[in-house]
Amino acid sequence: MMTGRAAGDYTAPVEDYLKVIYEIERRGSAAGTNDIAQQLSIAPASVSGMVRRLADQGLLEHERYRGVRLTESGRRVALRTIRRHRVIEAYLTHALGYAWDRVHDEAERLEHAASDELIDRMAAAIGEPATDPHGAPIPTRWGEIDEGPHLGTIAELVPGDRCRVVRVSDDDARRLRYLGEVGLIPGAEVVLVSRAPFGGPLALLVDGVERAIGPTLASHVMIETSG
Amino acid sequence: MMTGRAAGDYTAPVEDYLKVIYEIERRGSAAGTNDIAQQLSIAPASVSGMVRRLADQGLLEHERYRGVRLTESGRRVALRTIRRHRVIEAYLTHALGYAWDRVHDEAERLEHAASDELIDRMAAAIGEPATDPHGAPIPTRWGEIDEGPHLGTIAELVPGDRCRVVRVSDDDARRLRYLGEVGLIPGAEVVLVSRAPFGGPLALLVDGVERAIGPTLASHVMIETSG
DNA sequence: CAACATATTTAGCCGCGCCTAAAATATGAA
DNA sequence: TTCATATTTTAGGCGCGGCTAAATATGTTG
Repeated sequence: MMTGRAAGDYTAPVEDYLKVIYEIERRGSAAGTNDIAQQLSIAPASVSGMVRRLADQGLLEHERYRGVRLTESGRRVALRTIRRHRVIEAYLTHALGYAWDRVHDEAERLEHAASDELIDRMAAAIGEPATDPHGAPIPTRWGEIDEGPHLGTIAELVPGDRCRVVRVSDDDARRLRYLGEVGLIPGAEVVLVSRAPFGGPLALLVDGVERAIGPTLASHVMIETSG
Repeated sequence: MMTGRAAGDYTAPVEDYLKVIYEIERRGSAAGTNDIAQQLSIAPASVSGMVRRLADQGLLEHERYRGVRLTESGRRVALRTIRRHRVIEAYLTHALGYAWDRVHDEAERLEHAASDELIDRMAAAIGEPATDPHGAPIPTRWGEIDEGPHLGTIAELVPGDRCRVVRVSDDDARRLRYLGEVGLIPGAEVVLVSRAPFGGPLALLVDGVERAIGPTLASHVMIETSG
């Protein structure tokens, strides 16, 4: 019967810790107990205990009161989990007709249960995409990832700027849903028409269609400027 | 982040207990602590504790020292888990090219993580099959299952009998692999040519090809007699 | 009916991953 | 430099789902 996880695997909580630590490190900041706790929606005190276990397993290094850093081994596990997550997201949208705002939660559970073989078969079945539906790069099966250059967001444009949406934050289904409704999906062409003062709305042309969005939302849409 | 299980769900161990209890009951026998423990590869003492928790949750009834019986509620959960398992198995073979002896372990893990929506989409994508790759019936999304009449096995045939393979045991990958090699898959036409005495081999015609198998293997191939 | 074999349960334990409350440490401002 | 505040860790606890060893119930058999 064997209810275990995929071969050679870590527990789901362990994979989740490593994933969020990887993301925090990627943002530049050192991963502190508090950040980790917040990302995982658990109490900071709980993180201390787990961090110790992860350090014991050689997945990260921990300097008391100073934070945490992934080891090479921890990074590998994190990237494998991220690959699983993103391949699953891509597969669900391309092969099974999922809306892009419904894939995150499903992937969040499946990423801990899928074998490497399944992930590779899924990726092959949809043509080995380079990114997930939100534009996030998919690590290769060898743990390489092309994080690309640091991306700006629509919030940082000045009127007249033209750009292309590369990626959007995927951590809020309602936001994703709305972004989809206004056409702000990876690949969309955007021109900032004007920006109202005092945190007011931004007027955009999204693939030629006029739209107005708030600055917070705009900061979740990552772009590359296109001429 | 939320590493939980699918919405409104039970833990993976709980689903596994209910599944094996369902199967034991289906075989006719009352589900005793020992049977359950053996099916789950855990110590009998561990079963006692879990059985109490399951009874507290109203998933089964427990008569001390006498065994266990699923309640209607427990049966529903068991059948939903079995549906998940079998739909996943069918999907992996039909949509992703899995060999039929590799799907069981994968399904064993995914069945606890997949949402109802995913299962239904998978089933739809492959045309709502009635059985899994091993011939086991797939419960409907409403918890109905057609267990069909009690099936005989090749082991019970007498020379000259002709039959069709309906279903094979799926709990041993090596056995499955071998059954596939000799063509004993659901749908195959089989004639028992002769049977050696003292537990010796059975000579078969499998879709016209001569084969010899042992009686134990034969007892894992379920059939319906066809004229 | 007594004695034994077998099945089941209880008792007591452990690790995981979470919790709250309290103590320790670091940091920035007065 | 010292103190207030924020962060982190420790202490102690809990439920789950396993374990082993020991006790107890069942039922079979001489």
